[in-house]
Amino acid sequence: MTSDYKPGEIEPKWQKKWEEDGLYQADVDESKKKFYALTMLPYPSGDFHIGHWYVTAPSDARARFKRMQGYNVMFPMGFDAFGLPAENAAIKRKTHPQKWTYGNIGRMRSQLRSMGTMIDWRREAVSADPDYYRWTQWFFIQLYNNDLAYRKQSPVDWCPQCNTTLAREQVHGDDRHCERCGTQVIKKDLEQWFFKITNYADELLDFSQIDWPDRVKTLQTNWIGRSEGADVFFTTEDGEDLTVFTTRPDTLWGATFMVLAPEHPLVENITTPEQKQAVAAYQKEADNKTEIQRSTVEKEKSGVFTGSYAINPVNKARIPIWIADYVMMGYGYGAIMAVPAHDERDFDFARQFGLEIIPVIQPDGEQFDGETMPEAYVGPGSMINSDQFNGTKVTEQKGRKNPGLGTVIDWLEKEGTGQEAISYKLRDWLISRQRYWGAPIPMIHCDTCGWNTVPETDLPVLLPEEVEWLPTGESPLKLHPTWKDTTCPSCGEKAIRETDTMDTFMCSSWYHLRYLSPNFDQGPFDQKEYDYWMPVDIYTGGIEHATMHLIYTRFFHKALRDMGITEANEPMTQLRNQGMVLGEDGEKMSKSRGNVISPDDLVAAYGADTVRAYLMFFARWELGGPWNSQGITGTERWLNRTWALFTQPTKKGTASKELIRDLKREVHNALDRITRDYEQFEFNTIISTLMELMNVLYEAQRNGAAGSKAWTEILEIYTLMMAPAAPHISEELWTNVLGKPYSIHNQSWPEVDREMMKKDEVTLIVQVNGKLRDRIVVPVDINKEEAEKIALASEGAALYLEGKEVKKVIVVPGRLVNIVV
RNA sequence: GGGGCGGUGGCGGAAUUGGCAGACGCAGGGGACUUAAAAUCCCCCGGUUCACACCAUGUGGGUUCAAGUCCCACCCGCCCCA
Repeated sequence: MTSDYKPGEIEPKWQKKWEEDGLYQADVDESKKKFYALTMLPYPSGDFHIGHWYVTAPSDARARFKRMQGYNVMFPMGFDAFGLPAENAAIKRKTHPQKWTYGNIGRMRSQLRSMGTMIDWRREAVSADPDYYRWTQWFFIQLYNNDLAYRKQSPVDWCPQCNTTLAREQVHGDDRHCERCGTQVIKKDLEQWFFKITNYADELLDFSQIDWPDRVKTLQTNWIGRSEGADVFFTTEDGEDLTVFTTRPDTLWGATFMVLAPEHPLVENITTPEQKQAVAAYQKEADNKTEIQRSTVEKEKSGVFTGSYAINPVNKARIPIWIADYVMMGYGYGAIMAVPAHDERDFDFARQFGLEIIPVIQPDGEQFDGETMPEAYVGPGSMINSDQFNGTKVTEQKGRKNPGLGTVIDWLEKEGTGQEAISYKLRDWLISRQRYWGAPIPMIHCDTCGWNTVPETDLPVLLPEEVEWLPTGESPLKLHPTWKDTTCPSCGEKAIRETDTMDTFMCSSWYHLRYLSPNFDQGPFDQKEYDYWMPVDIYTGGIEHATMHLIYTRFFHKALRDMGITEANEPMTQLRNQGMVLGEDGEKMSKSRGNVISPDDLVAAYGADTVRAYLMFFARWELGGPWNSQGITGTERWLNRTWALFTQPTKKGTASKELIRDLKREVHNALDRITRDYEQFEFNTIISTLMELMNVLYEAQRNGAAGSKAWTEILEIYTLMMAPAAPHISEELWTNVLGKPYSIHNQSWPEVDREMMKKDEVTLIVQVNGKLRDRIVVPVDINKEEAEKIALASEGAALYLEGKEVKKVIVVPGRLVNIVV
């Protein structure tokens, strides 16, 4: 039989058959080990782009590999369907976000099918379906009832022209203007809903139960930003309490001024009449800056004196209180004690405004002078200018373990002027969005009863479909004439619904649980499915979610555990991140740059197997890199050659025993490598190993290896090895060319035969002073003495040994001999 | 601003973790087949050199019999978050 390789014919054929046969349906089966392979669900913002393929295709290949290893593998897919882009598209195209979103989902489903994935479509979940967000709302209620959801004032970006709140991505430029009208955005305080993720800060720092990349663990650790130190109780001259957090209580004697965040509530009270104007002007200026702009270390410091003074509790020093935008309200208490001698930013500030600098830590052999120090000293040393603590050693250790800090904290606690404290950068999760296209927050407000949850029997709180799309940016839920009117579940009087919707990260915090039983209506998931499938065994997706989604979902899972809804401490035991596919110009792909690669075009031109294999081959998966459209011809040729090798008529050859033995060794070596590479997510070398083996097979065929029984066995193993990467061609070759029973995807992964891998002979490397001088083929089990003898006698080495004294000979068994002269 | 990742031929990348640097592929060169082209097949392909050989893994040091790999300092590029 001979014909050309026609992926356009075989791929749809097998996709259809696999789906009809339910080949990849994964059901609870206690007799088999389970494997839950999860890939981050896509946002349906349009068509599937090459980046989606880059995470999905190799993840699918690995899930298939695990399946062949005998695991009961679940590989589900769904869509993160709520969110702002749909709302923007709705305004722009004068359509409904639902229509736009579900249209995109329909196209993306067929694209995923064209890839030949082993997705079990019965398990699909779409976060914008009422059956889904019913349970998102249910989770909100559980969090609220367990005191993990609360309401407080928080600033939002507000466009005074459009009279609406803006999402972060709608604020543009350094001057922070509204994307719609260009007006400068201001901050406005609104009552909003929060989740108490900070309750879990310490537990989230513990990664001991999960195999996640160090990068992600570091990013999360820094995001949580745990600092050990002390709260110190200052007072103003007028007797107002003013507590600050500091990581350096040992430097309290060097505090020469205080700085409050411009928005600190105390500022109004303490500002003296003559400073009022300057302070108000400064506050307004600070309002227009982002936190990044404010926290930049190198920029010129700005600030204004309030006119008031504070009393340092340790030495009763009277120190001026300033406001400056480098102090943020959200961190600590929004107030700091400034120790210019030992803090970089305080130092810059003091120099700029001529404030006093008193060194209180000094390393041996140094003599600091506040007038002349060129920069802040942040290293270890001994305390000076600090009354009874002079001479106490301060190391670089954090927290109480540092002898200097420990001693001072003990004393503060005894005096009642301070106490040990831990501060976090992590803030509670703001989940309110003043938007339409999200899950409505299931809360009702009544003037007499206050806030009440929507009764569970009334869930889901459906989004009204008839809404007006005014290009104001204001939420149509607010503008809807009747939707928000309801009755109080507690007293039955007239009440108002919450018109905010939930952050979409709330929807994606639990989608892996909805996949377990997407049609279950007695709860968010079926306990039987949970007990079998959870936790997720491998989670793949982009590094950009390291601190948002991946922290939220861990928090969410721990909160569910504490509410008795789930058991596990962590939702996903293993995480791996892929890199990014860049355009051919090395830039990020974007429509405006015109460097976008369409996977559909590639599939039409080369077939899905070639595209899948090339995505695995062209770069290191965790790094990604620029696309090269010429390179794909390499994988195309590989599959063509594979097809030809299997289908071209060959004469039965007369192969030597050695040739067959060598071939078997090559096959088992490749199998060993590919098995290891799949385990380690090294997809590029899986394909290169298969290519290498293909070249070996061609050469062996020329040398007469074809036609024998051993040859057929070798082809079978080869086909099995390429099945996860190129599922369609493998199925065709297995079923219709080799005539083996359908389906290759129900076969077991071949066993590595270590005996087969063994060699009789190896090439011994002979070096003189580390330089290669000869290669000699020797028996594999040659002993040290023998190897040394052969090396010393070798022709190549002889030239360099003449007249030299051999000082030392190093023998690495089976590898090399290095002669030192 | 903070954090992270990386730097190996013209290009993407290998190198079983300290032991033959450049596997596999792209591009390029040569040849076979063909009226011709495409496809396919075979050979060559880091630099200097006729060659022997020497030099080469961002730069400079160090450790070692042996360094792309380990240590120190520096330079450059990219990415992420806010």
